Amino acid sequence: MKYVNVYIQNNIAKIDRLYTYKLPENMELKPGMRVQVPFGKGDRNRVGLVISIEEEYKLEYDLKEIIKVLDYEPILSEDLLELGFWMKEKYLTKYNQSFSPLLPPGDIKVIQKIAVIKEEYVPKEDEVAFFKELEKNKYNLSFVDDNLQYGKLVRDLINSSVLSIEYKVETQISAKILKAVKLKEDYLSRISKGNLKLTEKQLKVVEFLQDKGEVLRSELLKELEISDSPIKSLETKGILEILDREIIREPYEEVAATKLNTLNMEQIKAFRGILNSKKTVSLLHGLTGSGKTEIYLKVSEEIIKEGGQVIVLVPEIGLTPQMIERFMGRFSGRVSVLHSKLSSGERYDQWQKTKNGEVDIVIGARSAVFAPLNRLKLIIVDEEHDSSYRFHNALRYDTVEVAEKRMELLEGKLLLGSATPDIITYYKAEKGLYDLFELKQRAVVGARLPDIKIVDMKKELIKGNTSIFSELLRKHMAEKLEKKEQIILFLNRRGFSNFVSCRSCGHVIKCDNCDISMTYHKNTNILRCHYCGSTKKMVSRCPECGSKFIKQFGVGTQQVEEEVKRIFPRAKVLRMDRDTTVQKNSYDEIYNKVKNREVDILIGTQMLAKGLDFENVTLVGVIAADLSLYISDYRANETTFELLTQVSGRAGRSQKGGDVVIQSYNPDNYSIVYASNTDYENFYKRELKIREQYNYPPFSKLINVNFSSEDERYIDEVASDVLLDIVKSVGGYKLEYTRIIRMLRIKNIFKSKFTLKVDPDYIKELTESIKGVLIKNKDKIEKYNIYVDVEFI
DNA sequence: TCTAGATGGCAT
DNA sequence: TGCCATCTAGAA
Repeated sequence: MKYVNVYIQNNIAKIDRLYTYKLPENMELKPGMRVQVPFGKGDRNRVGLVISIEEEYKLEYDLKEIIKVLDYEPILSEDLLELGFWMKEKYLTKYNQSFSPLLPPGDIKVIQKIAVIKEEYVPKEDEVAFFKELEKNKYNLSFVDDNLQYGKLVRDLINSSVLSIEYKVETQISAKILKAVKLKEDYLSRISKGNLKLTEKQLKVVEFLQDKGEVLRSELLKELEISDSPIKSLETKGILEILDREIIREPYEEVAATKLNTLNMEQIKAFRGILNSKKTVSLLHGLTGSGKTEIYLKVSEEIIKEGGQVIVLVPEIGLTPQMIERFMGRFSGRVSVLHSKLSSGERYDQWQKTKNGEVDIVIGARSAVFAPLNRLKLIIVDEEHDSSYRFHNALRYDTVEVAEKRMELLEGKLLLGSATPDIITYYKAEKGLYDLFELKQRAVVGARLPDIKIVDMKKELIKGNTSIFSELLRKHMAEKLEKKEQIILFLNRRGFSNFVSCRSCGHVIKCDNCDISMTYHKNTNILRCHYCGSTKKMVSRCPECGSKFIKQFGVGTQQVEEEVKRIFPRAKVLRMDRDTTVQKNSYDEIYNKVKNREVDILIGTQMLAKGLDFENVTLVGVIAADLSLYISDYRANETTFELLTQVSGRAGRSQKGGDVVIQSYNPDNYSIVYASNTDYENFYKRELKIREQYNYPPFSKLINVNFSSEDERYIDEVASDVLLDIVKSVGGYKLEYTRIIRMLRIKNIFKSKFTLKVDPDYIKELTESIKGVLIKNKDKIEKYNIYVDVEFI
């Protein structure tokens, strides 16, 4: 007798584990196949994924049997299964968190029971109603479940072999549904008959709809800058109706073939080096515009020639159209693009195509690292420093680490590319763990580096200029508008939090222990460090210079937009941020508008920093370079350097050259200065020293242990028990830890956390300890309904 | 999360 | 005693 361990997809912490079933003697099964199993008290049918098959079963438990095998071939290859286990161990996640991303898109647990009727069967008189119903439901038997009479009839029909049941596993393809708004046909008569008085806003809505007919609700809200309530009240008055509209997403179009570019000497050296490297990981460090993409293409070509397959990861697929175009052009017909705007159905098709070996290259965002390619030999991670690859709330793994592991398992190569590599990555390359290749020339002959100037905003304030634009930036803007050249204004609000800064001297209130800016909590009027939990009273005067112009900082893109419109009323302005690009194709629209010069000034956040190449953009203005300096994160300087470098790269993509104006209250900050000189090496050296001084990564590894619950009472008690146990269980190595920090309550969920800091060489041991301690405290955690998660940051 | 089965109140 | 609403533990 054999025993099968099965993973059943769900996101309920309480039942997140593997389940063991007996394997019937005559059943053939391999790990990675899906099976149908009885589950729960009612033995409901569920789909499970076979994780492993064992010869013995030791525990006393009355095991159930597997009902049916659903696949002929494993849908998950061995390396992916192993990767799943590896992630689970490394990141201490739930099964669901480490196995779900591996599975085909859609919901594997939905099983349809389809009736198959013997062809020649003629229904008896009392069965006619049932057969009609059956036809109406397209032979799907789900309607029988709540009808006792039919249940008996179905059993009888099965016994007399008239009816047999076919189980169909369907990936749940949920169409994208958005709300649309439309005037009711008789709205005019309703208004006149009911003698209704409409408010100003309601009137605006009616007029808009008279003009446009049917409009998406989100569009209406945005266009008229109103809230939902006028629409709601119009609906209750019976003047308009709100409808569900299905949005159909278009898959990626084919593009024209791109021609081969010849490589310069530097590129050839890197290309050969990467191919011949004996190490799993190569880091390609090259300026923006130094031709990294060309090397990606060449290396991919070689790998494919040898019968391999390639995955290309990009930070956000919608933002890198040029990269995709070039791959599609070069490897026409053999590329699958996992676009974030694909519908689930299209996504599923792409998955199938990949699994069937119909493509050589998969391009996609982070989750494409699990693409089911059978001959995978190369993974390319473009802009490897990008934070979307790294461990965070929604992503319980580090994409680069996973890619490295997968390439180790398959004996392939991982190629990391960036103009501003992650400090940790560069450190590893420097230590010789990765091979390093540098590109220092620009690939396009004649393209000049932009002229970058830093403006001290404190001096502007002394001069009496309280506007958000410095004189220099305003002057440049006027010039470029005159010349009909285009301008990008950038506001790096990434990770924006409420830090407190002095407008006179630029001083920012930082934590005494952590060198990290403190967060202002408005309701309690205190400053708190989100790293160690220590607090300070909010100040009314700057502790540095005594000025009373000290307050929490915050400028929004909307504010910038208003100011631009005020100063340059005739300029055509477009704003691009999360709010304006949620709509389908809105990114492409903005892209095309800028490309066709329908826009003079483009205002936006970090989305602008990535991959936008426009010849006619000759001025980039950074409104407040400081904003990203004070996010409560040890990476603040790194993030600032990255953003400034990337956004500066948007100016002067052609022979026209360009200007960059960086406004800052801290013009001497090293990340700003080095970014303005495009000097990665020196930035790296300086940053590394500081990291060493404060023992931040790469010299340590940080782990957050989070406790959340709807019930406030026991969280801190349990958290401190766990912390104490972890500290007790540590042997032979040094562990730093913070106190227990109470976080802001979000959606009525209370959350507390503590942070552990450990030598990276002992991360495995510490992970094991945490795992052990969590198992030890399991009863307590479950009793008080506390959810624990571990973040490796 | 889902639901079989236990529990207990209440009408008959 | 039967019936239903509500609660609760367990999922292999």
